[in-house]
Amino acid sequence: MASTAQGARALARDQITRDIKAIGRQHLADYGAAALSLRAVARDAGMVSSAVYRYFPSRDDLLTALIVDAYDAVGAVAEQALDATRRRSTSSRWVAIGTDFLAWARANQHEYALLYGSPVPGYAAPSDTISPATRVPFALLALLADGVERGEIHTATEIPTPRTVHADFAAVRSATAMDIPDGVLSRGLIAWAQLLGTVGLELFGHLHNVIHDDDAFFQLQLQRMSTYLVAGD
Amino acid sequence: MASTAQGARALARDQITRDIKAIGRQHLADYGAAALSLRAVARDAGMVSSAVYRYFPSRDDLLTALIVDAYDAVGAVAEQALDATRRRSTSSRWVAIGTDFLAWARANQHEYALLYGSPVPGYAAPSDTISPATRVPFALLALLADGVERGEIHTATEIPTPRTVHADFAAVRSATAMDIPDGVLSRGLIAWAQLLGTVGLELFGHLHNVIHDDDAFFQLQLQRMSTYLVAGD
DNA sequence: AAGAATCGAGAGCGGTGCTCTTGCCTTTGG
DNA sequence: CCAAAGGCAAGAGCACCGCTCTCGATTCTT
Repeated sequence: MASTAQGARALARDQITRDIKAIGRQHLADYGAAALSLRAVARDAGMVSSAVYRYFPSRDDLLTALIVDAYDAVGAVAEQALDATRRRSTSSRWVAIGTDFLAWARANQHEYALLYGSPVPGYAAPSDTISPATRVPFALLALLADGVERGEIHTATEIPTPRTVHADFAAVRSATAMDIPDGVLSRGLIAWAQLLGTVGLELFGHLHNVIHDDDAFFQLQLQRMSTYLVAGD
Repeated sequence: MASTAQGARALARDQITRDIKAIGRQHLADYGAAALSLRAVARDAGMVSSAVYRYFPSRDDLLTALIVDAYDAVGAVAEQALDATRRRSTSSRWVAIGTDFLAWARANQHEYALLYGSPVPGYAAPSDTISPATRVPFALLALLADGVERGEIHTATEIPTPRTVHADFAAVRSATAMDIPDGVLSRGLIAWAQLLGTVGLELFGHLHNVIHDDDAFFQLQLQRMSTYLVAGD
């Protein structure tokens, strides 16, 4: 009847898997990735630690599942911001996406640190994570492509793109089917890096005792960056 | 006789403290911060774990000492690059500092992640770390001040600085005794965030399978950023 | 030289990830 | 419809972790 019309056993398995992930997400939000303990999650789930291994082969697998969910969550935020600002200028859309991105990062600090901070040592991102990880960059690329098509983004540039980098940029164009010139891609990656850098600076406390009005500062920097993004060079 | 002319006991203590730190630094470089184990360090140092606690009250205290050293090391790199490029243009000095910064980050990935990636959960940076942590930003500020004084950095800007941010920028000016206008400080923080963001993107693997010639890409982005930094808006 | 402070070693506590075995119970196949 | 097969929770156990405490031995101080 339901889409996943399996036996009662399979349904219970799905439910318990969801429960474990939910508790894990809570622990992640509360204590951070390094403190994510399978035993503690098991205790909160009311089962013994070895039972959890029936659902997640290792602690890292649970962590991976949470990472995938987090990438999807922040990706949805970016896509939603992109959609909701269809009729606005490219630069103001960039500011909107950046603002929502920061808001998500603030509300989910440990998740943000897990996605964009230093990777957990000894932990190699499995291939399951790469697809959801591209959602935010993909939304930004879509914004750039749209801005170019609308003629809102200056495409001329005086700074030449090295041959090897041009090849990589060309690969991005063909992989995404978006016609974004080298210079715009370069500026877009600058703006993306600046966004990650600024969010990191604030979240990780490097602006403590330096910047006090975080919101005003972030808006200023975002506005500046969006101007650079569309006006170029 | 020597500057630290203490008893044999104190000398031995200093030596052992240095040994522990050296082994800890090696473990940090090899396995990362999360895997830094006092017991493993003790084994490598040829003593029992409890003995290490005579020198470092906790694992986090050892980590803090390593963090301070790392901040000093990368700070020295930035200052050295600043010194060595005295006669070059401001924009090319920025590129030089950024290049050396990346080189240090590549050669000391785990240390870099510790300093500029996500902070270790449950670990609050003690006040000992804030002074060495400012060496790199301070070097960048010195570059900006020098560039302004030389007239190489455009100081005009069309983007207004919010009142609260202006106050913070004024505090930076008085604290550093450097006369850097709001617009230049704002652009400088953009460039600093962009640098951290780009280094993070490369080091943490987010450009994997996207950018293949990391060096060319980084140079391109640095050059672009330095142009923006001096030319403004 | 006597007392005080420091040190290395060892045992021990509670925590971690993970494995293996043991029964129970659901699901499946004849 | 009943028996074999497989998934399941539980418990014990291993090796590791941070950290504490005690106990002698050594060194420094007075």
